[in-house]
Amino acid sequence: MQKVVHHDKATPFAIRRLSALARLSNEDFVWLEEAARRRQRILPKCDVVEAGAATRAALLMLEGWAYRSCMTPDGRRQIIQFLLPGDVIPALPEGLTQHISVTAFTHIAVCALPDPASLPECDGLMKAVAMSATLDTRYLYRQIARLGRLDALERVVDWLLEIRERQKLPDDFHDNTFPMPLTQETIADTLGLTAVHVNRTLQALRRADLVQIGRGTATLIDPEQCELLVGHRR
Amino acid sequence: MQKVVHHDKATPFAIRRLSALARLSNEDFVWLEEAARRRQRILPKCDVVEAGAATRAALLMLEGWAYRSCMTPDGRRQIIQFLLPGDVIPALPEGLTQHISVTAFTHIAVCALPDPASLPECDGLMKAVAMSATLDTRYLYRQIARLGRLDALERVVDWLLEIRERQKLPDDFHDNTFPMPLTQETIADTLGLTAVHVNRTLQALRRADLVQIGRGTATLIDPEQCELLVGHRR
DNA sequence: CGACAAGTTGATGTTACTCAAAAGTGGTGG
DNA sequence: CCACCACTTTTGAGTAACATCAACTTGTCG
Repeated sequence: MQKVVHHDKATPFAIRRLSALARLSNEDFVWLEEAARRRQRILPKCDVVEAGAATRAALLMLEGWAYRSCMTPDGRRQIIQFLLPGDVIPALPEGLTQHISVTAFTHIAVCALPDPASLPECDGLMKAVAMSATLDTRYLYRQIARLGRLDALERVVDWLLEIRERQKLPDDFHDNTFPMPLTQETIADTLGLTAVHVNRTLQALRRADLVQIGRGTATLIDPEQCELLVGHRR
Repeated sequence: MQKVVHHDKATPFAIRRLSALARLSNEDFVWLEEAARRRQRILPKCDVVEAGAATRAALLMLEGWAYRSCMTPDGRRQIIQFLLPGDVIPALPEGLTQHISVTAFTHIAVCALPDPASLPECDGLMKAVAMSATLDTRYLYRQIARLGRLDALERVVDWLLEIRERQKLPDDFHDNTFPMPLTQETIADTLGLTAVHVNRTLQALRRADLVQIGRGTATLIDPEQCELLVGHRR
């Protein structure tokens, strides 16, 4: 008889998030709990994946904030996406490595994911990883639309909505306050703006009683209004 | 004894492009040639994937130009990426469908790709499809960096370099003239600019003897100079 | 030839960038 | 506990890049 894995509040957030993407078997849970125990910690500002390096195994984000970014030769930085607990950092085949790196922003913890071929019994886990990849792609699309067609105010609001969504479990209560440990300069490099302009934009949102930001957390005071705001400039 | 598939100039460009991504077996080639014969044609401005629709099978682009795009509620359009011959349009799982669609720009031809489970003998093909997906992701990263951190001139140049690269086979001679059937408005919606500004930017590039654009083709007169230009604003 | 789409031009407006400096914040060691 | 440091946030003034609007020209195709 199989041991039933009771996955409650004690289960790491990252694992609960993964399990929302596909039906996980007990084997999957056992494997994940085990992986979580032998997790690898990485310090802020350290690279998880160095630019130009190939990586054999995919990684699962267990804790903290990391980001994928690239630099122009003259020093401009663009943050491509954030990697939050439950996100998968795909393996990179040899020969496709670019000048793009993944860096820890806070303290983070990751663990290697099994190779699909080597662990055929973890089918649910592989499904979840595949699901995570398509979800990831959707967020890349959204980031492109944000940078290409939204103005500064809309970009900040749309991005905050995404960050909130990505930190919520499907069965969570409607919580409008969520962790947001970034500096304004980091936000600027994400949204294709300058730190100064991000600052002024956040002030405008504060004055409009839409958003509260500070000391590591953000609050969407009026999420419905925020959603309406995005894409309705005219 | 297996029939040896001689893949020469007569082989469709899309198939040669796929075969550059992974070593394809004769079974793979046979399957692809067969698929190319029962290809599906789609007219310009028609949707390949409608917004909000799930698709069971991945599609392979065989001919023409298509694009993935989304609209803001007030009518701004952002083109997320172009889909060229040899590109794979991944299947979309139920429940993850967003307001994002794939539309034919020119006449295009596509064919459905086999489900990995149903065609275990086409291993090389599946590898190529996976490779195509990671390559695709790199181009999404590049598009994000382009929109977030490059100015109008750099965006146009960097984008032209990408479009040239994606239409070249690895073993092609260095050819600086390539098909580019888009209108300036379409380019604008890709690069997050207005059609007017794209027009002026193209003129600047023409005046600088860097780029020639017209009647469905583009020419990079000085590709080395173009590469140097991107990311060196300071 | 005529109609419609695409490309071009000029004038004006607005958003966001740049530069520079001040004020606030948190952490460290004496 | 305070002084100091580095980093972050905030503020102001001037500027550059790109958008907007509107007209005009060119090209394309039936």
